[in-house]
Amino acid sequence: MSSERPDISPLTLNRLSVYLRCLKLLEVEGIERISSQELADRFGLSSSQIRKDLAQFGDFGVRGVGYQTSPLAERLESLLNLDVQHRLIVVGMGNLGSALARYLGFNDRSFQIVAGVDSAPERIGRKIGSVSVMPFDDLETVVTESQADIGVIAVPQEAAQAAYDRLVATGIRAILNFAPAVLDEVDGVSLKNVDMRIHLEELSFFL
Amino acid sequence: MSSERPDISPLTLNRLSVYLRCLKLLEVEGIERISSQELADRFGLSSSQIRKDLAQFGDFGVRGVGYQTSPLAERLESLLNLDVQHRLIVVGMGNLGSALARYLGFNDRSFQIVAGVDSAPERIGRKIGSVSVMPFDDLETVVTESQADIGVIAVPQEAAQAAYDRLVATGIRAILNFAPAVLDEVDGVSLKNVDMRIHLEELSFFL
DNA sequence: AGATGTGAATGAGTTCACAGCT
DNA sequence: AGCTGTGAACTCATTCACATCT
Repeated sequence: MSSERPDISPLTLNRLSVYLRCLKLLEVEGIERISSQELADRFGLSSSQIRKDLAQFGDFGVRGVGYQTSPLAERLESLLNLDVQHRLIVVGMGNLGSALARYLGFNDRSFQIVAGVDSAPERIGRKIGSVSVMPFDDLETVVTESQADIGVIAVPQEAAQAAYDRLVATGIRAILNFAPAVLDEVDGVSLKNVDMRIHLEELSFFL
Repeated sequence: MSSERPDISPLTLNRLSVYLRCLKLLEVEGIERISSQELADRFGLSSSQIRKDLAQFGDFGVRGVGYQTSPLAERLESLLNLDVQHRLIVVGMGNLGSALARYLGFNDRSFQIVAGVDSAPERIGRKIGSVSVMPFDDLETVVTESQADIGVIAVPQEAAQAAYDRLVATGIRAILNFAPAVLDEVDGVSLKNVDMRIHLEELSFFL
């Protein structure tokens, strides 16, 4: 059916993203080549884990030498699909949503905010950063016209499931959820939850 | 030295927070008693995991009966230290920081925003939600006077380590970091990273 | 009967340690 | 000599399955 993605654990995927960030920092410093050991030391990672993670996707390194910073960064970017620009639509333009609209995809090559919707009449038409707030009811049209491919949920808990379902109905296949809700997921749609309350509660535990 | 916390895996800790949220929802529905199976079905969890997680902290359930919603919620709240109110200070009152100041701890029993600091002179003195922005340079004083016990980092990547170090120097022992940076951690300080870029990159991978 | 609490079995993820390439 | 790529060992986490209690 859909084209096959290599089978990769979420934890590894997370780390690839981290490695990419580290490599970018090294590029800025002008470092062209680095060993897994050195990379691990610098950023508090594990060298064998770096090697194992990277080896999954081809022989990026050269024995006796290490990894070439820029080519590896490029391979990771393309593996993570970051060479295509993604278009975000934010559902819920309250405090958090507006801030995300201004913050996410700001000054960024891979992610760009293309639309924002809200159901509160008083917010509709407002201009937040580069987008104007459109009515939630027009979600389908807004998604189609803006060609958004990632949905961002920034509505209150009780509205989160509806926002999710509506986004999925528009054909969106990747969703970042900031609402503190356990969503009923649809197959074939990637979902990442950013749950600040859970994080705060974890911190609270250690206090 | 410091009093001993029961040894608990981060994954379990995460789930306790989830269980607590589910129980709260059940309380609202007026459900006073629930089995691990029913709880699992409702919220897409695993019943044996629920039992194992909960059993670590005492016999919360009754065989043949299940768990009492409210008492269990209370036990979890006290286990997670949520019966004390925590006081958050936000470092970096730009777009994201301001939104967090308005969003986090809003209408919440356990978390309250008590202060915000920034290093940009033009932001100082502004009133965001219930707090006024104070100078970053006065961090020590602000933390002391506001009695903040959790720090929230919402500065750009390059300023994140400095913000972290300064927070730690004030005596803060729990930090929530929104900057896309791999921080050099200090022992004895709890740190949770909320890295939206990593989340977006993960979603991108599946598109 | 019904649902917990838990050892035992399985599975996932990480680290070790070294063979093999440059 | 140096550093990757990788099987094998180990550690951590989840699921199974059932004895145990109400």
